[in-house]
Amino acid sequence: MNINKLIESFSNDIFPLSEEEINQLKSKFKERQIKRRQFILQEGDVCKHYTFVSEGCFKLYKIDHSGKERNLQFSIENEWISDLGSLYSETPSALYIEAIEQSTILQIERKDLVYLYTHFPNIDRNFRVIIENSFIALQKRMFQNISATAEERYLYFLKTRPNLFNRISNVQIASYLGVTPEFLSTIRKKIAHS
Amino acid sequence: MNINKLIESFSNDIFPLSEEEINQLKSKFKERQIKRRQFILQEGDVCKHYTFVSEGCFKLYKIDHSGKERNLQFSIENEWISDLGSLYSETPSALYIEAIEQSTILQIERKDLVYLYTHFPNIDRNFRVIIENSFIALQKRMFQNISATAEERYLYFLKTRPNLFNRISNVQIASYLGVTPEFLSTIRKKIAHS
DNA sequence: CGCGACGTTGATTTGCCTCAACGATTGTGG
DNA sequence: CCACAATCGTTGAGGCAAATCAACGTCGCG
Repeated sequence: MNINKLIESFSNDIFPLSEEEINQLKSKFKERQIKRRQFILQEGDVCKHYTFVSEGCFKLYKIDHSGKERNLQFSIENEWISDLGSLYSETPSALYIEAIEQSTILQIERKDLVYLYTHFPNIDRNFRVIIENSFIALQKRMFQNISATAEERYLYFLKTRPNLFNRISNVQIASYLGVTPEFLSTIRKKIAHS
Repeated sequence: MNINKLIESFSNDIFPLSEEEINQLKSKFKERQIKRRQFILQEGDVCKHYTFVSEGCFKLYKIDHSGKERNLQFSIENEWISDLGSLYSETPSALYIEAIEQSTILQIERKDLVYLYTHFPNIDRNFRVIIENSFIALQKRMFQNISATAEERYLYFLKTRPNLFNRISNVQIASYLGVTPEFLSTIRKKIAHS
């Protein structure tokens, strides 16, 4: 069962879940199959779910003023993806979430999530830990972006996401790093020759 | 009392605090006066506190490989500042937190914070909301960094932190934007003449 | 099979950095 | 309280990092 992956990813040693909490999670999360190139969120729509990726890979991106996709995040199996701002404020999102591969996800609706937050402190706590870790990782990436060259950012990406670079195209990686695909190509050439 | 600012910043409409929770917060947070240029965290030290700024202004930065300070965050009154990674994992920090102005802060120690998380779900929840909002803001800033020019990033900074640009030097702002002070100067000149 | 996305290369342009210099402001110790 | 040092904001010359634009062969997919 895919839900077990979610339970396992929650059950760090610090805040183990009770039987009751596990059953609640099982009853509130719905499984969906998502095809490659299918969207689970599009600009203008309100984000309705918090999504756990049990199989596959997604990108979260925004269209910039020149019409180009800019990847803010990739999420693979056992990772989460959502537009938190849109989800909580129930306002239209500016983001897209699109499957890069055939994927299996588990989704919880806003109202069920709020119910779990309110009645099951351990679940709330586990979501706090998840977002804290996401914040820490994003802050490190931000440091790279204000201090490092594109080449250093690419090497940092390879190091921190070792299971990702061989699954997605260089076009996607370039968009994530904030460089053009052409320049990423010259970076890769330079690294290979050294 | 400065602690009331903290209580107020917690008491959003969604998860109001009980009397008991307010008293717990009052008993666990300690007030400190911090002089301009004084550090409350230095590289190599373990971050011991979660800090609420009730008066003043701090910068959180890291030294890059060329020896330059790179500002990751500013926090002014009613905002939080900490190195979450170091605080929770109890490992040495790579960051500095330094007062830009004479400041008053309220600090809670790790063990007291964990105690509050465990026994007072509403407090845990409020910290979840704080970090979620920080994550959302950081993700927006990241979008700017991978898609916009330095001039656009500067205008975005002026818009999103309107109370900040007239309190801190352009050197600090340049470090936050990821440009040199010289280039920020040419940006400012260009904006003024248009 | 044919079309579109991909990865790559090269020529040119541009955004931003480096280094050096300057007056104005701030701060600090004597 | 003054003198000196340090930091700040700015300007300019020159250089490098990365973007733009154009082109081309390859591959996967419909």
